[in-house]
Amino acid sequence: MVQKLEIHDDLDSRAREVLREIILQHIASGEAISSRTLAKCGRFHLSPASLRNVMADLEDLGYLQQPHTSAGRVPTDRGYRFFIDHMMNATRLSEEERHSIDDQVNHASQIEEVLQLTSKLLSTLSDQVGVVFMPTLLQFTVRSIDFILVAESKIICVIVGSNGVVVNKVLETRLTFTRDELEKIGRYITAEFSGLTLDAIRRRLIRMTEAERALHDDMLKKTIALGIEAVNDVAPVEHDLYVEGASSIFLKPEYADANSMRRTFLALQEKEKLIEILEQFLSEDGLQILIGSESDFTQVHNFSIVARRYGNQAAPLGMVGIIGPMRMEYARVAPLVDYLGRALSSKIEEEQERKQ
Amino acid sequence: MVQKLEIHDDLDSRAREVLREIILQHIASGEAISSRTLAKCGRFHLSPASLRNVMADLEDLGYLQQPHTSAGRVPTDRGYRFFIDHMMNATRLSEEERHSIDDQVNHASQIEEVLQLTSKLLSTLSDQVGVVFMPTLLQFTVRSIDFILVAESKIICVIVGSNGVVVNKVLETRLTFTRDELEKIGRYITAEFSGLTLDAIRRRLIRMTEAERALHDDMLKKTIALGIEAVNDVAPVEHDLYVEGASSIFLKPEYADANSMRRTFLALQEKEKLIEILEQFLSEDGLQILIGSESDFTQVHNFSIVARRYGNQAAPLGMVGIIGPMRMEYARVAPLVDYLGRALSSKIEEEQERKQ
DNA sequence: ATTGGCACTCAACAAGGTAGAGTGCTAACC
DNA sequence: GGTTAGCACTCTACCTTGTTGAGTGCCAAT
Repeated sequence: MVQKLEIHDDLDSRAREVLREIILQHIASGEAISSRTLAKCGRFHLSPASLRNVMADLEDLGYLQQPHTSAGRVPTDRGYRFFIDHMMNATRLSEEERHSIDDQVNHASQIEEVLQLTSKLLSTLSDQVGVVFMPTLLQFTVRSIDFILVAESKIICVIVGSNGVVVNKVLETRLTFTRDELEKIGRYITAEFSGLTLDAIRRRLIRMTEAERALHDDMLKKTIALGIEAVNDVAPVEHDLYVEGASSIFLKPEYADANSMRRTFLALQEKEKLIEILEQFLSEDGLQILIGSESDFTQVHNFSIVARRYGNQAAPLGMVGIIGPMRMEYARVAPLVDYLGRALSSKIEEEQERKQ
Repeated sequence: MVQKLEIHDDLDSRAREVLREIILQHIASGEAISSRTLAKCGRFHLSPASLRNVMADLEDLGYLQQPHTSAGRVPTDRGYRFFIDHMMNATRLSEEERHSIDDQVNHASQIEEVLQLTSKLLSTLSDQVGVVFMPTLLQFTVRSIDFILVAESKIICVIVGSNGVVVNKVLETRLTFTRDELEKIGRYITAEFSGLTLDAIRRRLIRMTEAERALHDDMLKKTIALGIEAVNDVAPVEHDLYVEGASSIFLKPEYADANSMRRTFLALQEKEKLIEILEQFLSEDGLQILIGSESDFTQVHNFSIVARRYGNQAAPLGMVGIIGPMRMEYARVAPLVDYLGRALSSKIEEEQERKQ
């Protein structure tokens, strides 16, 4: 209610319409919008001069700005923010698009495939950069651990996480095992420790090492040793981040010159930074839109980020999103990110249920 | 001998020295080299005017060219080719560098890690784009196949290739198996089929399906069915290509303008094209250097590619290499690629021996 | 064979000038 | 009151022009 009042105070309905039209036209063309082009569009039965007055007001209020004196106006961060919060009517995805997405997502089977596909879909359907983020296995609980004998001292350890990710790691060990022993050890460890995080498993195993000194059970000793090796320093210490369609950046006029192209590209390479920003929103529900100066990252390069959590409420798994210039078709991108987030969530949930 | 004569015919020793100096200076500076700068370097006790005569000859023979009338000279593809074939003395890597490389390579354990590390080393040590190519598992023989039960109808299949690559694939099947059965099936299939390619295994299994109709052995039936599922359509249909350091391109003056930056970047994205070029040289031994117009790919973007096969003679595994502007420090890059190729080969061979 | 000298060419840069787009303001209009 | 035509003003983008400096090719002298 407070907000509504404020809006009413700031902008009468005409000013809002003008702001809206400027933003839409700017998103479509990338150019600064002048009073004349605005008048020509026909939605206002006003002369350029009158529109100039309105535009001057909008500029005073911080919704628009002029790149230079004799140029038209461009929306500010604040302008976009207002547009998104109060004036955007997101178009739903068409039936066709939804079907096409569902089809493709359902066709993939490995989690990694699904994640990559999602980032690709985000990118191609929006013509922007698509990102999908999946935190490291370290943050999830383990569903099972198994061991396969490859050679005398070479054992492959396969860990399946509660997020469905399958990780394998080659262990080299001085201990020798038969296939049967490994089979049993896998069963034992899975039965005993599934549902815990890797870290918790490691701590338990280490505690067991101490307790077991007294027992002198050789098999148990070997089991614990192998378990610790498996859990220790498991491969994906890094988070997984799929960034797709970086080249789309190079076709946008706002990044046409060599310098911003370089800077932009290098920024997208900095996965740690991106992850940091996406992680911020892991705890928040619903669609997140970050505009221009609202974040370090988006500020420097005039980016906007539209992102959403995936996974179910109880256990958020990661983030999906789109990165692009501030001037992007939010009305189209927002539902796209939302839908793909949901699709990914239900796909994963469905997988998990089937595994029960 | 024929070649030597030709050289002698074309270029006397002074001309060769001049060509060499021009190429070295151009590699270092990226600028066109004028007769004056050449005279100033002191290696020739000649005036600019005399050098101009030599340079004009070299231009007539196609080793040099002028970007425009009042500019210095730049080496042509042919100039570089001559330089590399007859005049380059490759500097060996320093003891330190060799140690550092060996250390890092030995530290990695998973094949994938090693490959990625190698491409990173190639890139950072040369300040160019590093690439490592590993053909799909389909081209190698299989060392072992194992199955792990995850849930009722969900089985993870782990395939280890003779190249050391470990692939896992989640199978969904209507058949039900106990862990023990899967254990046995894995042993059976590995014993029966290791040493064959995936394709050969598939064909044998299919032949068995037909033969087995008469037998009515339920277990064998299930084994074959599962085997076919495992082998069919295995995950990495694609080749693996690690491209590292693409951003280094953006710092080279030859790609400073927005257009060539865009084109260059997009070219590096086209992995299929790159793979096609690298595959061409899988059958050839020793260091390969491809300059400018010598290939479609390198022509368009003024690239050179320095590459080398890795793996042992009997079984080539893939290619390592560097991509950069024609103007690159071949004398340094060549031994680097060569050494990393060898390092990678012996690392993999060593792994394989240990696995016997 | 080598070299100094000289005319010539061309890219790169700077300066000046013009056109056009767009604004803000004011005064007139409804 | 809101609306609008008119006008002076501003600023960018672009074109033109001139200048500078680097570099060449050629010729005649050494």
